[in-house]
Amino acid sequence: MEQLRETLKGHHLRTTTCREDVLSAFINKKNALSHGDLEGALGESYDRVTIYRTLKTFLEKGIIHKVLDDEGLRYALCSQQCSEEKHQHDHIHFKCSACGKTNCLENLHIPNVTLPQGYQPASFNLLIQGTCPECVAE
Amino acid sequence: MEQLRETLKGHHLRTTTCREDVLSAFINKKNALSHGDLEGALGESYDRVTIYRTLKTFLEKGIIHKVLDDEGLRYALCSQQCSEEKHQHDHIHFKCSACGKTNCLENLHIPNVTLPQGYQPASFNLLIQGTCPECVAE
DNA sequence: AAATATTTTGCAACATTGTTGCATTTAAAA
DNA sequence: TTTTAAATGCAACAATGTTGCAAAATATTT
Ligand SMILES: [Mn+2]
Ligand SMILES: [Mn+2]
Ligand SMILES: [Zn+2]
Ligand SMILES: [Zn+2]
Repeated sequence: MEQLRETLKGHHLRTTTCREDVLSAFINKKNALSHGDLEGALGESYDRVTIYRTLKTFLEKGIIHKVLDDEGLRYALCSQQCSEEKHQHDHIHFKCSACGKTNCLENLHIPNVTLPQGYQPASFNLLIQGTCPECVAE
Repeated sequence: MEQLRETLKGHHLRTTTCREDVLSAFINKKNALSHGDLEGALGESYDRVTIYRTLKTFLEKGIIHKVLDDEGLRYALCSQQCSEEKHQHDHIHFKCSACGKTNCLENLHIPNVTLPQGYQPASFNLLIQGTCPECVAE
């Protein structure tokens, strides 16, 4: 509980119940969440718009990062100490076609690629789709 | 012109002017296109819904593939001989933050990654964002 | 070449997703 | 406690995507 305030303060954000609730949603569910997921999880507690703005703020402040998807954007916690300035990620995302969940594989990072002459890379996003261990087991 | 009919026939599709126009848009513009891009390019010629359905059909038949993006889904031609059955891609996509264009780097394929025990991969999507050669030059 | 069967299209209506302006409320600072 | 600045809710809107159905177009058969 106090941990949430710490995190928000650490990113120079005022503590509001919405921000606390959204943040704890990300912490509790371990998988990536869409705006709709949050709307579902938080019920009627907050206005849709407020959730959109909370996501936008969290993005800017380096609390969450975007997770690309072929069906719709999702978001996940930045594990590392991201900030407004440094906002770097190089881990892989895995989306299970069975359970639909997308997860950060934090300690699995994107292999280097040598781009043709002239291309100046800045950020990388790798999404692997398939079946996750839980769903393979069944 | 006749080439377009060939391609459509080859994927067991009836030739219609909308399909020809959408297909040639993909051929002419070399970069990935969104539904909105097509709507812009084709003007008032066709209904929005028809373009949506054309994209869906092209996807199913293996004429185009999805290109992940952090702002919205795009589509690009399948260079290989994709079909309704086999629809595989392993090339890299590059999005330029300067000109906004996203391109298939056809001959640059996604490096192998060894996933943790239990993960069963099926498809891969790598988007690299940065500056493209044209925009670097300026 | 015409008739038929089948697919595609346009339109309307709707659902979902995301954005903006502004008055009110809330949090932090004084 | 008062003041100041930021965050929220609401309304209205814009953009994006989906569905049902009648009309039009394509391909097939006669
Ligand atoms: Mn992640
Ligand atoms: Mn591609
Ligand atoms: Zn799963
Ligand atoms: Zn560029």
